[in-house]
Amino acid sequence: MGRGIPKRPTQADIARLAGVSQATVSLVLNERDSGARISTETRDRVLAAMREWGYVANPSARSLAGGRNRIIGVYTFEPVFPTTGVDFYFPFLLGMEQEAAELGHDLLLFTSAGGDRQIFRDGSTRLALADGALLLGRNPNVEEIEQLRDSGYPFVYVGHREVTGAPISYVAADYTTATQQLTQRLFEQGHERVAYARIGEGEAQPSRDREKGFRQAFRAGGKLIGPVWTLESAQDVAGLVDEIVAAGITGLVAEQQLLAEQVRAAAGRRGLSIPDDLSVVVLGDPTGAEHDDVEWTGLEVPRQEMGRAATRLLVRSLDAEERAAVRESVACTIIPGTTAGAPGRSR
Amino acid sequence: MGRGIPKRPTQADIARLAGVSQATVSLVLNERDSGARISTETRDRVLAAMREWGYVANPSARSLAGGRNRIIGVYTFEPVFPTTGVDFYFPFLLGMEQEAAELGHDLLLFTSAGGDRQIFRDGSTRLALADGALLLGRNPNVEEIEQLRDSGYPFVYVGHREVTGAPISYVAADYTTATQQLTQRLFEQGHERVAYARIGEGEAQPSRDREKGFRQAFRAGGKLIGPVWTLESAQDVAGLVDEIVAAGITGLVAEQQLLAEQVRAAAGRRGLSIPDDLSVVVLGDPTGAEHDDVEWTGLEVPRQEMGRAATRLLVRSLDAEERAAVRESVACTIIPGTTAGAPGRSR
DNA sequence: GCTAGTTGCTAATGGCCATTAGCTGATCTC
DNA sequence: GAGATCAGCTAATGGCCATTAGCAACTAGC
Repeated sequence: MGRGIPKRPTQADIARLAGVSQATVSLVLNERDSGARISTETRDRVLAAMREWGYVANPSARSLAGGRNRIIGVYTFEPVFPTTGVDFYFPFLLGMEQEAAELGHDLLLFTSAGGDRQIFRDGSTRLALADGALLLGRNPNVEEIEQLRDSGYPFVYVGHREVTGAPISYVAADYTTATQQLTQRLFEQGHERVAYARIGEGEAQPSRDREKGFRQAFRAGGKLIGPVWTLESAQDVAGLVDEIVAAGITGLVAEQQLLAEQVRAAAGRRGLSIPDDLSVVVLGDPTGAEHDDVEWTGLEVPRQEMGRAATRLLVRSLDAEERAAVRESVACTIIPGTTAGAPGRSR
Repeated sequence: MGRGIPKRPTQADIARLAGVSQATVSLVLNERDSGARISTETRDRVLAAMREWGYVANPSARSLAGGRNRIIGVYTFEPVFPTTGVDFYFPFLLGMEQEAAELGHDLLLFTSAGGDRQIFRDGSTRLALADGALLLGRNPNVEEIEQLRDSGYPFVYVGHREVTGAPISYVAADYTTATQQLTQRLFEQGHERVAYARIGEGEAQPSRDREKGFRQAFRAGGKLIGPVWTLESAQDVAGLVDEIVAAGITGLVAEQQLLAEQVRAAAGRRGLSIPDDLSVVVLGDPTGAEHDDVEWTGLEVPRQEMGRAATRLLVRSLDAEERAAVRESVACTIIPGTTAGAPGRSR
């Protein structure tokens, strides 16, 4: 390579070399049927010069000059790695990449936000380099989302998010339907007393969607609503199992796999087994789970498909020039699993 | 929202609002100690205007105006998905993202190349949008790499690649050392006749590196070199096992896990078991493997660390302004596994 | 009261491209 | 042979920013 940084040729350089004007080079480059015509000879001469000199359009200048960049930003509100784990985010990314590839876009991963993860810092956002962005994360900064929405920047949230004021676009997993189906299935298997349990506050939208499905199943079955327990932490599971036994619950809808695993352990210590004494369905949240070899009955979050759908939605809205919030929902797959069955001997 | 696309305020807008010049806005934005001084009052007035109007610097213009982009491109020579599998590709990406985040860079995934994966198509490469790129893939187009090198574009190959002409930068896994260690371990366990086998041509650099380590172990042990078999396809494994038996081989160094799996199956059909009758070590290539529950003795490709190292290398060379090819190698972890032991009853 | 130095700002330029209005010379029309 | 048409090109502009040279006003020195 040698000394210094070799200057990349510009359109002006190519123009000089081919004996034409810069404008002609640009016209040759962006072959459109926009009035201007270029003779075949000239075109060939320009193309030859471009090849010979390895001309490459400067994307910054290009985007500055008005055009799109065909870049989709991906922004996560949390560091991708240790907390939630690779397994959680990667399927989303995979779906995004697949769809982006099909639609001829590249993906810009905004990783540089660093620890505190702010879109707007020192009054500038790198997001603008992309034509639009896909937002991801369980605990988004709502104010930032609203600010972004008000800025007119096009984005799609991957996951169900509601904010105050004007609506935003998102692609959500249909937790409600899947939870309703799973709960209903418990009823069909003969369970009379079914409860819902989660760890954490339950204020997040996905959490509320799931609970909604739980309620719907009761309403559809003409039953009184079952108990909903919200635990502070995994420490409280022993108490939860006490409650379950005391209340004569035979079917448990567990929001997190972690919770289900803990319940299984605590139940085991009491001599209760799953699904013989207690049926458990898991609503797909893998946070903190140990992934033991149990095949939990439950739902699968269609992460890859969500990634694809969100990308599709975003690109469509970029093409549309008509910005309006759009929502889409993707069905969850039901996993039969082995942890739900007819109520057994415990009663 | 609403009709049309809201125009983002520019420095000129802010300048007008704050009653200063565009240059002043720029100076306030890029607070440096570059000669020019701005009074506190003016600065505050400008900052207030920026906040009020939600000013955001246009990254394209910014990068056009000379600076770096703080974007690292990631380019794979093969479609990421079906062939090599998620498991193969993702750890690299993970390492890249971690390191990029620490170094304050974003990652641009070039997915749009589409089916045939060419860097240079119609004389233009999108790579240029990034300050530099990380290249990835088992079967790169060597001509393209050379063209890229000659263009002066900074890149680092993830994996060991040698090309003709001037050298390129890369980060390689140290297959040679790991293979030598594994082979040596077979000797230490008492194996006298040890062979090497692979599926495919063996022309790729990683393949040659491994074979080199194999040879080194023999040289270090003062032994004659053992046989190296290169199979056309997995179909030929039955024949390979015949050869192994005929030659009295008790230790096999298998390049691909797929090969090891096939050998195990074929050996099983002959009543031979691993490691009782044949010790097998696997050199970490998971292509096409079924990932059965065997814990193969072998090496682990330090993919994540390679991603990190490559990113570090690239950023360093971007900062350096001194382009010179640099190579780095990352040690492989040895996996003890259960498929290698002292030679047993078969002899 | 004059000079030298300093502070605080601005005008101008360049970076590379896309787009448009318009110019030149050739061909065609009747 | 004058006017109309058209193919093929170019000059000019704008998009947004960073940087630099330099100007105006003010202060300090003596």
